Amino acid sequence: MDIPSRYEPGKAESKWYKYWIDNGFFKSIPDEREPYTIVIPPPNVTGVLHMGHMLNNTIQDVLVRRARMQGKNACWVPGTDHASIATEAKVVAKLKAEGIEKRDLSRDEFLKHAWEWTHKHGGIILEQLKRLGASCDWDRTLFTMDEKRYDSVIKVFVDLYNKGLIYRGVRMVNWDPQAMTAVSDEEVIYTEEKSKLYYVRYKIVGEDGYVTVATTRPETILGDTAVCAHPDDERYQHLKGKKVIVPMVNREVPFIFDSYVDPEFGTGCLKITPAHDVNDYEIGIRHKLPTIDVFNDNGTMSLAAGLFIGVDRFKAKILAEKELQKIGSLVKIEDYNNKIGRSERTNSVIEPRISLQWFLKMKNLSQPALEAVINDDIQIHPAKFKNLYRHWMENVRDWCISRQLWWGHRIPAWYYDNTEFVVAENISEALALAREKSGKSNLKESDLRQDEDVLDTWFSSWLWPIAAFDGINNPENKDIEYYYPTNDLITAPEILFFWVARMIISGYEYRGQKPFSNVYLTGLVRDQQRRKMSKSLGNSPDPLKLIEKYGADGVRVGMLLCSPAGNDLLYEDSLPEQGRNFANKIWNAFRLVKSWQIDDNIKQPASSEIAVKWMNEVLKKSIDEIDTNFNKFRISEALMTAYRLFWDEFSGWYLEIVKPEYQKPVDRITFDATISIFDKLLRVIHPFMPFITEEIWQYILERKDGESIMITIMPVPEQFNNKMIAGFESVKETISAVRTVRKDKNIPNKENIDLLIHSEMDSYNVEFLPVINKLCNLSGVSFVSEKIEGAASFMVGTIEYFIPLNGNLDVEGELTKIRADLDYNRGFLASVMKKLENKRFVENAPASVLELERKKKSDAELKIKSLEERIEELKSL
RNA sequence: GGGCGUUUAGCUCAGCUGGAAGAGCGCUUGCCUUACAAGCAAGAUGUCACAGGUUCAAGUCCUGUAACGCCCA
Repeated sequence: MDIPSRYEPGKAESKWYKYWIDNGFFKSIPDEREPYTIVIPPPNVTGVLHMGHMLNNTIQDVLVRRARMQGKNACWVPGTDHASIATEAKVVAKLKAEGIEKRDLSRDEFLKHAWEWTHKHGGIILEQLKRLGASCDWDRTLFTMDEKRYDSVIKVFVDLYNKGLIYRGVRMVNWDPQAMTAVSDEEVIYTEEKSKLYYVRYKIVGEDGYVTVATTRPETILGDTAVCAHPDDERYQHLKGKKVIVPMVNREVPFIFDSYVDPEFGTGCLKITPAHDVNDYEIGIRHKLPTIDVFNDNGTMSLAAGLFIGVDRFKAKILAEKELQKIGSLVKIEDYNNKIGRSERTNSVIEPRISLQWFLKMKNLSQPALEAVINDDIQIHPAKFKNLYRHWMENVRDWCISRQLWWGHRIPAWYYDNTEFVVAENISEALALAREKSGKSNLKESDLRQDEDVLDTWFSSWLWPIAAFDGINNPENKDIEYYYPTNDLITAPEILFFWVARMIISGYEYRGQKPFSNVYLTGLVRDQQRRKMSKSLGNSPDPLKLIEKYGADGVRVGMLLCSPAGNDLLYEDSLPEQGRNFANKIWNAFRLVKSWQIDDNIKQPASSEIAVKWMNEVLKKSIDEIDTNFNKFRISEALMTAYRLFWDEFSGWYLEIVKPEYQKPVDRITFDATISIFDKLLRVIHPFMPFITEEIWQYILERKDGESIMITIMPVPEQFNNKMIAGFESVKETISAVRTVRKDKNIPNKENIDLLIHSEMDSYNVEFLPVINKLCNLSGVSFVSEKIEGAASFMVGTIEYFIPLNGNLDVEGELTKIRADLDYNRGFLASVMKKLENKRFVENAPASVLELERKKKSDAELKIKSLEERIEELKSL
C-alpha cells in the first residue's frame, strides 16, 4: 500500500461527512438514554461564516461528539435568526439598487422580497458549517420566523400582555434615522469622536445681560425649552425666576436650577432640550417643561423646528452655526472630544428621541434568572462573568421590544379607534375582544388596524431553547420533555445580556426550569493588532479558504489551541498551520504502523514489552486529565493534553522504542498492542479532529460498512500507575543526557557506546534498561561501584552515569559545567537549610512538607558530594 | 463618574485549597538519521506590574498604587 507522506484532507472530509449523513449518525430522537442537548446560537440569515462562527461551532461540535461517544443521546439543533434590522437593511439596499424604494411597496410586497432574499441566502451559513464537520441534526433545522417559531413569539407576547407585563409608553429611545427604527441600548456603540463645543449666548429677558451655554449640538437649540444651572452655583443666583430668549427662534423660556448640571463643565450653564437628550428629558419631567421635537423620522428637521425645515440634521448643524454667527449669538467654538453613539447595524449616529414604544417589565420576571446564576444552578464559564451578569440583572431596566420595521414578528395588537387597542393571537380573537371592550357589537375585521411595528429580534431568540422543541405551542410534547433543559450553551460574552440572560428569564417563565446548565463564553477573534475581525476592516480571513488550505481538522485545532474560555483569540495563520502539522503527525504515525510486517514467530523484545506497559499507563493518565479538563470546560487544555500525548509520548517515545529495525518485522504482541493504543488515541482525538481520525480508524483495522469511530465509546478514566510514569520520566532524562554527550563529543548515532551506572544494581530501576539500551544504541550497560577515569559523566537525580571516551575528554569544559552545577546545588541546599534551621518552620509545617524538605536536603548533599569528587578526580588528570 | 476584570518567558496563556516557576508557538545550534524538514535531536529564556502587610513560607491571601481592557452612565 502506497500512502503519501503528507495527509491530504480534502477528499477524506467530503467522503466521511457524506458517510456520516448517509448513516444518520447526527440524528437524534428521544429514547431511554441520557440526552445531551445543545441549541446553536442562530447565525444571522444575512451573514456568511466568519472566524467567530468557526470558533464557536468548533467548540459545540467537540462537546457534542464527545457526549455522543460517552453513550449519550446527543442532539445539536441548528438554525438561523431573521435579524430584523440587518436583513431589512440589506433588502432595502438590494431593492434600491434595482430602482425600487421601500416606501413605494406595500408591506406584503416588501415581505415577499424579504422572504425571497432569505430563501436565497439564509441557508448559506449552515452549508458552510458542514465543511467544518458540524454534527448537527440537520433534520431539525429551524428559523426564528418559521411557522412554529412565529406562533410561539406571538403567543408569548399575548401571554405577557395579559399578565400585565407588556405596556406602551412614551420613552426616550435610541433612534436610528437611517433604519428609521428604535434600537435597544445594547445595540448602540459609543466611541470617542472629534466634535466641537459651541458657546452660545442667550439674552436675558428684561435685562441687558446674556448667559452663555456650551453645547455640542447647536441645531437642537431650536428645541430648547429652558436654560439650567446648578442650584448652588453662585454665578447664576441672580437669574432665579428670570426668562431667557432662545436664539434664532426668539422663544422665551424659563431659567431653571437642577442639581444634574455640572458647574465645572463649560460655563456651568446648560440648555435644556427635553426631546433630544436623555438627561434633558428627565429634567424636563421634573420641571414640567414642554418638549419640542425638531427632527423627522429620517433625521431631517421637522416643521416644529421652525427653521431649516427638511434639511438633514448634519447640514442643519452647519446652518445653525452660520445663523448664530450672523445674529451675534456665537461666542466661540472649541475643539472637543465626546462619546458619540452609533447604531451597531447601520453605523449612523443615534438620535435620542421621544417615541411611543412597547415595553416589557423586567424586574420581577428576571428574579429567578438572577438567582439561578448566583446559586450556580446555571454555571458561567469562565466564572469571572458571573459578577458582570449579577450587576446587570440587579440593575435591569424595562426592555423596549418594538421596532419600526416590517421584517419580523408583527406585534399582535389591533386598534379599533385611534388609541384603543386589544392584544390577541389573531384577528378573529382580536375582533371578539374589541367588540367586548368597546361595547360595539357591529365592529368588523376591517375596522381593526394592526400595529405596524415588529418585535425586537431578541424577543424571538430569547425563546430559542424552548421554541426549538416547540415547547411554547405544545408544552407537553415528547421532544421538549426529553431535551429540555438543554445542557450547554456556547456563545460570546458580548451577548451575555441581551441573549443569554433573556433566555434564562424566559426559561423560568415558560418552563419553570433553566434553559441550560452551563454557559461557555468564548473570546472574540481578533487580529494580531488586537482589532476585532470585521468585514469593513478586511482583516478577517475567509474560513472556507482556510479549510481548503489547512484542512477542517487543522483549522479546528488552530482555533481551539489558543482559545481558553473568555480570552480573546489573536488569530494568525500559524494557528491552523499548527493544526495541520498535527494532522500530518498523526498521519505519519499511521504510515509507520501500516508499513510494518508482522512475524508471529518472533519473541517480543523486552524493550517493547515495557514500552507497551508504560504507554498504557500514560494513556490512562492523559485520559484522566482530559476528562478533568472537559469537566471544567478547559477545552483548549484538553486538546493540548491529547496533542502532547500523541506527539511526545506516543510518536516521540513509544513508537521509537517499539519500531523494528529497518526492513525487519515486528512481533505479533507488540503490533496488536500498538494498534489497540492507536485506536484509543484516535477515539480521544476524534471530537477535536473528526475527519482524520475517521479516515485512519477505518483503515487501521478491517471495518464493516456502517461502522464509524464517531459512534464508538470514548475511553473512560481509570486508575494509573504513577510510579511507573515517574520512573520513565527519569529514563527520558537519562536518554537525553546520553544524546547530549554524543552531540558534545561528536559521537555518531551509529557508533555503539558503553554506559556505566554508578549504583547498586539492586537499588536501580532495571526494568527500563532495555529501552535505554535501544534508544541510545549502547553496546552494553554495566553497574560500577567506583568512579571511572577519563569518561564523560552526568547525573540524573542522585545517580551518576559514565560514558568511556578513550581519552577523548575535554577536562576544562567538563570542569566548567560541573562547577556551575555545583554552585546551583549549593545555593539550593542553602535555601533548604534555611527552612530546616528555622525552629518555627519545623514546628509549624505539616509533616509531609517537612519530610519533603529533608529529602531535598539529603538529595542535594549527595549530589554535591558526587560533584565535588568528580572535580577532584578531573583535576588529578 | 460607577462597577467588573487583567497584569507570569519574545507572543498567547496555564498555575485548583499558600510548600523547589509551567505549556504551546517562536527563537538558537546541529541534522534531508528509510513514518513525518508540515520533521528529529540538543538548548537558551522570568525582580511572577509596583509598594506595603499577613505567614515558618506568597505568583497564590489582604491593603494601596499604576497601566490596560470590558460593562454601565
